[in-house]
Order: sequence, then C-alpha cells, then structure tokens
Amino acid sequence: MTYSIGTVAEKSGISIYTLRYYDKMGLTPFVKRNEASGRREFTDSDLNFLSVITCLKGTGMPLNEIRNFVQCCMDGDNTLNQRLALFENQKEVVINQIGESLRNLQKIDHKIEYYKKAVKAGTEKAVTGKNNLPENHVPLNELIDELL
Amino acid sequence: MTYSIGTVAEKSGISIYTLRYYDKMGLTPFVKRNEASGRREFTDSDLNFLSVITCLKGTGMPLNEIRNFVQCCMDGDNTLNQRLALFENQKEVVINQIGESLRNLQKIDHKIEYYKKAVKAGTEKAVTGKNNLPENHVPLNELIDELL
DNA sequence: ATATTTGATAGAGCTAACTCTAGGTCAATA
DNA sequence: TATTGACCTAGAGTTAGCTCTATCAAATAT
Repeated sequence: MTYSIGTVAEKSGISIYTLRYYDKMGLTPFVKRNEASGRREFTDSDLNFLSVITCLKGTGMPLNEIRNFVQCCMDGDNTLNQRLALFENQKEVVINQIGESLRNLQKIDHKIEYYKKAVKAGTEKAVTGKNNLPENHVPLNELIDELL
Repeated sequence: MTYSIGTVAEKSGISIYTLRYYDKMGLTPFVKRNEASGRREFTDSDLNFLSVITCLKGTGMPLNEIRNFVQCCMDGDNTLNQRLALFENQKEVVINQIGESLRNLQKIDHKIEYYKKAVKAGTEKAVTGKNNLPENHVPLNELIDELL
C-alpha cells in the first residue's frame, strides 16, 4: 500500500509544495519513486518517519539538523548513540521551551488581570498593580515527568 | 534616569541592531530622543514595555501584530477592551503551544526509550516497540492553572 | 585638543522556510 | 481516443526577522 504526494499532503496537513521542498532538502530520502513514472510512493513507514520529522520541526529544530538526523538513520547502527544523544538533547530544549511558555503565560495572566481592572474602571490610570511580579520557581523537570 | 541603546542591549540581551530595527518597525514609538543629539534615551518604563514586547514575541506573535498592540497602547483608554481580548487570545495560543510541546516531549521520550534499547542491543533491529503510542489526554488548562 | 567610542541613518545583504510558476509527463476518466 | 487532472523538475519569488556596512555626528577618554 502506497500513497501519492497529494494523499500524504491531505493526511499530514503539509502542503504538496512543502513535501517536495523537504524532499529536495534531503529530509525524506527514504521515499521511493515509481520506476516508470518517477512519482513518489509513500509507504506507511514513510508516514511514521514524517511524523517524527514533524515532531522535531515542532520543537524548532532547523531543517538541516533534521536532515542530519535522517542521514544518521540511513547510516545504520553505528549512529545509534548519536541519535540517542540527539533526542536527549532535544528533550532539554523542549523542557526549556515549556519553561519559557509558562513564564510568558504568567506575564499574560497578569496583563489580563490588569486590563480587566482597567476595563471595569474605564481607564488605565485607575489601575495600580505592578506588572512584573517576582517569578515563581516551578520545579519544571519534576512537574513534566509527572504530567507524562 | 535614562539608558543608552548600548546599555539597553546589554540589559535586555537584544542586540543594538535589533533594537533599532524594532524602532524602525514601529514597535517602540514611545522611546524619546535627546533633543540636541537625536540619541535614544530609554526610561525604566520603556524597559518594562520592552519586556512585554519580548514576552509577546516569545509566544510567536509576529512583529506587525505587536506593533498594532503598541499602537493601541498609545491610543489610550478606548482600546482597553481590545487589549484585554488580545491577551486573552494570546493565553489560548500559549496553552496550545504548551500542549504541543508536551506531545512532542512524549514522542521524544518514546524515542529515547527506543534508542536506549537499541544501543544496549547494539542494533536497531532488536527493538520491537512501536513508536506511536496512543496520546494521553492531559487536562491541560487545569494543570497549567495549578502550576501558576 | 585630539583620539576613540558610541550613537545615528539609509539601505544593502542574509537566512530559513516556504510558495509559486512554467513547461513538461503520465494516468485516469468521459 | 481525447481530455482532464495529478504529478514531475527547475528555478524564481516571497516573507519575516534580523544583521551588517558606509558614512556621518556627538560624546567621552587621554
């Protein structure tokens, strides 16, 4: 069972243009072509690989790093340690991103409180509170371990 | 008390180039200039404003939207509702980002487990587990409320 | 008083990640 | 069989967000 690029675009939400672009950039060298027509034929395994690529991209990893990772995968078992290290490192990255998101969320919450008061009073001048409260120090690592 | 652009760059971690670029893009119209020399003179209030801008940028808001927000701030009290709505909306955005980050984290954790086994076995072929486990449905909103 | 540093502007250059166009091939349908 | 539609490549164009250069003015250090 294989899928055309259009079908994959529908299933994945990635545009046909982008799928071809990724292929050109070396992100999907595993996708085979039809011998006669040269058309791409995606397998289910290819779709799984694509979802890993999407995950890494979602963490902000640039395409050339993702390409390196894919190359490692193609290079076989002697890159296993390297790939493990990559994911362990990326875990740190994501945890830091969540930390930043939580800090942003906190700041946004303060702003929401601030503007609620201001809207109620009809003017900003009536609002007294400072916007920069002291940061709380969430033990992020533990919390995230708990969430998963 | 005012700060030069170089001092602000140091304090904020934003490069001088970028600070000038933001100013050119209309993100910091509130920063006054020295009458005689034309140099920018940042106040403490300006730094606070800048930290809000940094927060919004950190949530992925594009610069032109941030500029609109800043313009609302300059336009005074009749934009209060609009500004409240903006932050309420941005809160949703950040919560969704955290959700995506947690899903990515989960996938990465599975990969880490996978590669640990593979490294131990010396080959990928020995690893049996599927990589795409069913998603857990964390009640994200409540959890985040709890964290803050 | 002079030299160095810091700041200013205008505008060019750069990178990443698409996004689209042109011109062609191949496959599926009326 | 003819036509429509999906796919192909090469390469140009686009956007966001910086980043840097050239050139000049002002401030600070020696």
